[in-house]
Amino acid sequence: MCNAPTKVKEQLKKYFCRYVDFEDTEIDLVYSKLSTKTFRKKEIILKESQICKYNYFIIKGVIRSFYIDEKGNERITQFAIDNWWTTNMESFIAKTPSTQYLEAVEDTTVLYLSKETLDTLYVKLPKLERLFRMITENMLIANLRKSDIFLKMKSKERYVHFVKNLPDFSQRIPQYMIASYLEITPEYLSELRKNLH
Amino acid sequence: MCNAPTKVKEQLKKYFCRYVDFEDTEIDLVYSKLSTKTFRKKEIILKESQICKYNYFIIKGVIRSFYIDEKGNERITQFAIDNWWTTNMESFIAKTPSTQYLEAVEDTTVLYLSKETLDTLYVKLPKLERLFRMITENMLIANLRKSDIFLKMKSKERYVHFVKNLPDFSQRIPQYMIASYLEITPEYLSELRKNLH
DNA sequence: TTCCTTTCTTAAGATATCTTAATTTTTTTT
DNA sequence: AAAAAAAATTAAGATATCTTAAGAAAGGAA
Repeated sequence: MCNAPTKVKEQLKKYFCRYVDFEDTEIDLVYSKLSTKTFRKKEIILKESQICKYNYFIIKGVIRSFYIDEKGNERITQFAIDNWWTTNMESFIAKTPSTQYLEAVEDTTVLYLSKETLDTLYVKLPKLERLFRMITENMLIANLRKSDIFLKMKSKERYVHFVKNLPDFSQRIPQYMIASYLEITPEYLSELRKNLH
Repeated sequence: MCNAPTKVKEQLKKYFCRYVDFEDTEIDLVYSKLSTKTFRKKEIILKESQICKYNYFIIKGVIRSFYIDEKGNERITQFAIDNWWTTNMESFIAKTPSTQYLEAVEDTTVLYLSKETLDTLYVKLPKLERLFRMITENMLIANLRKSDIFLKMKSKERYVHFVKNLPDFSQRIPQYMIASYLEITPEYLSELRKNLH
């Protein structure tokens, strides 16, 4: 079977070791505290106004974050795929109601854990605190880059940049969702694509 | 004297203890690795294309981050005041050339330290790793909120929101800099302010 | 106080992007 | 394979925000 525990654990270890060296026994400890779940395509993982209890590590699949604006349109703020963590950060950290939804874009298998579990693991395994300090730094940098792109590029450039730099995303995600993420109406994106070649 | 070492150390301790409990001896250790410097108003702290070697903790003052766009206009991306850390995160973490400037908006006193010093301290004092894990989480959340504001609000609302929610900033920073930060031309902001009351 | 620089305001014309609504194409379900 | 649903395209008119250019006000230096 494709997602047998051992293979998943290997995937997790490989990901962790990109940042900090972990022993098998340490991975075992972390893994023992993680739960697994598979969401079907279009399944809602978190609803607006709920508290986001978990941080999700994607084994395979795509998860989007979005909110619904005053006109009833979905506005996508984030995509996450294999080997990314996703959650509603503010809700997860501060235990406040989320203003956004989390939804599986395709069938998606995740490992997940609660803030309490994570805090307990930090104490047992200080290395993990270093790992998450580094992961959080990288998330922050990714976010600053995203803001930078919106600051510097017009719609068309943003789209070209997205397709070029994130082929893993642009091939798995429908165009109207990419439009939403890039803050372009699907109609206008369609217009832009027409005179692209 | 107003910024005598003891008083500065007290300020630092108070700030650290908002997140994690620190003993005086631990603060002493951290403080012994920090340098102090005062920048004059309009003094450049970091130039574009330089590597940002330090993370700066502001004791008193205002520092702005900005880049210069293709038309030669300054575009402000961040303000930091008393009790904030500021740096060019990407440059500081990855040791890549900064695409932005750091500049004192008013006379500004800072404590600062290098990545190497910080990494050494993390090993000696695991609590500090926790502190920075939490500070980084909060920076990330602040950034997500900022993106949210740009996503949800038109220029006028952004301005009203800024003035209302960040009075400490809006009273110390000239209007054309606020306009730049809010991604509004100073002319248009002036227009918006006219029909505000 | 006076001069010089910095900051703020006014107004007219330009433009990137949106809105609405209808049609076509693609994908999913029966 | 047909029917239904979802996604993508087209086009015309609308609008928030920018650009340019000039002048007024405010603040700092001499």
